Amino acid sequence: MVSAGKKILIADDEPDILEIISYNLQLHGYEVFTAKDGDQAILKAKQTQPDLIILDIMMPKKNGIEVCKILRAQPEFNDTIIVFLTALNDELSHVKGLEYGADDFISKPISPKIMVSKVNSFFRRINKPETTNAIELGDIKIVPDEYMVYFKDQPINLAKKEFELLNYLASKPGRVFLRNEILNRIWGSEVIVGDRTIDVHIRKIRQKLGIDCITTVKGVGYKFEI
Amino acid sequence: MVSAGKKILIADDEPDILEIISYNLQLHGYEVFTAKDGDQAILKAKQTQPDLIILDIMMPKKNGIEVCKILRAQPEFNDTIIVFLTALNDELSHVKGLEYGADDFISKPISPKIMVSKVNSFFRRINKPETTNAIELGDIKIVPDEYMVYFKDQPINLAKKEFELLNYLASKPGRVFLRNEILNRIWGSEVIVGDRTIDVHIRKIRQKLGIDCITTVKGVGYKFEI
DNA sequence: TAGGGTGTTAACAATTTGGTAATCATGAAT
DNA sequence: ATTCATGATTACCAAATTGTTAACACCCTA
Repeated sequence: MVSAGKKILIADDEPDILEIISYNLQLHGYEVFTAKDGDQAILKAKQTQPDLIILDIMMPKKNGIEVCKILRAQPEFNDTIIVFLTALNDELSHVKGLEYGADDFISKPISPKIMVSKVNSFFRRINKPETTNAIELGDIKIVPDEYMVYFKDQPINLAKKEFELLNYLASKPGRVFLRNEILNRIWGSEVIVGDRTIDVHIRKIRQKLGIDCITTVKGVGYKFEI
Repeated sequence: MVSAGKKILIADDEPDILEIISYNLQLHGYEVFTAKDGDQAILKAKQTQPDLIILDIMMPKKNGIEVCKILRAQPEFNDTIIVFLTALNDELSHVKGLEYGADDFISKPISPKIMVSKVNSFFRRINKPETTNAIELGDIKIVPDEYMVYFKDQPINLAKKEFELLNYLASKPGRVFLRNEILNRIWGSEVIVGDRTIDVHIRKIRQKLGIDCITTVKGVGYKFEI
């Protein structure tokens, strides 16, 4: 099994769903933890440090989106994959979820078989593009090896922090990165910088690139999109 | 012996294999270190800075793929050859291994004789392009054989360190080399030199070449481009 | 042992950068 | 319409980083 040993936390208020899913994931070599409401999800997440967290949106105590927002604000969950369980066609939840730093969605109802294959694919996705390769989206090419960005093949010179910030945002196009996440990742969790620092860097990137590829999500963070 | 003095690290949890292989490699002039699990492999790799690392895939503590992934994430192991020992026909390991930056595979069971000849061939493969091939980019020609650089066919005399530095940067045009990478490669990991040493050498190269082919990436390193 | 080439360092200059404060713009809420 | 919260913008300054120069030590070779 490719992803054996990975830890998964599932939070849902329906015991049946919890049991079926966790049983099937365990069969495939995953270590599974469960939570039946939002508060418990946060607690167990801290205790077990899972690689993947599956959150039902509708839960008692705290709903999935709140949980996600809280977890994403902490550096230790920077690289944790967070996905939401949503009712089919619940567009609103999808939008809200992405804004709060979710990596993907799984629509209910869901068969155990599909669930397992989805989970497998999450880990495959995470493992692969970790390190080196260039990101190319539309007319924009980001080449970490060269610390260089190209717009329509025109090289654009970004300073170190600017480049790192853009590269981070572009690592998951469409996904919103919370201001906290950005601070943790680009500045490090110990460093303390002022509120406006991110804005200023975003501005410099926008200015140098000349095109609008970074979208502001008010009260939340920023995302990269073409 | 072509590759005498090269350092090799072997990690395998079976003492017999470890002993037979290391004995035979030592006979052929290699300096051999061993590790019996993944954690020890990482530790010894850092201590001994081997030129070649042979990793059994199935090991306690950390398996070979994990070890490879961790080592490859560090610049000092950029140029280290990493090969896996795998069970015959273990396709999955092959695929995963290559993804994490393995250079090749050796299938078990293996005879000492074949092992030695394989190891020799690794070093032959690696040694060659370093010494023989001339790099030609635009008006600049770099000929490692002669320790000489030509600009529009005019020979330019660079000192040894200057030449090695230029040659290293030019080995991957466009790619940024971190100051640390440069130090490790040109000065070696044990040597400690001052902050300004690289700059001074860069300056001498720029001065002698007369053209601007080395770009500074502030806070990161240097890169060669035409 | 004198001299040229080489590698390193130290000191200072020049440059880039990253961060902040002050101010302005915008949109949502009252 | 006014207020409040949030982000955008701008200009400025301090710190970090690199460039430059000169001096020194070292090793060959003559």
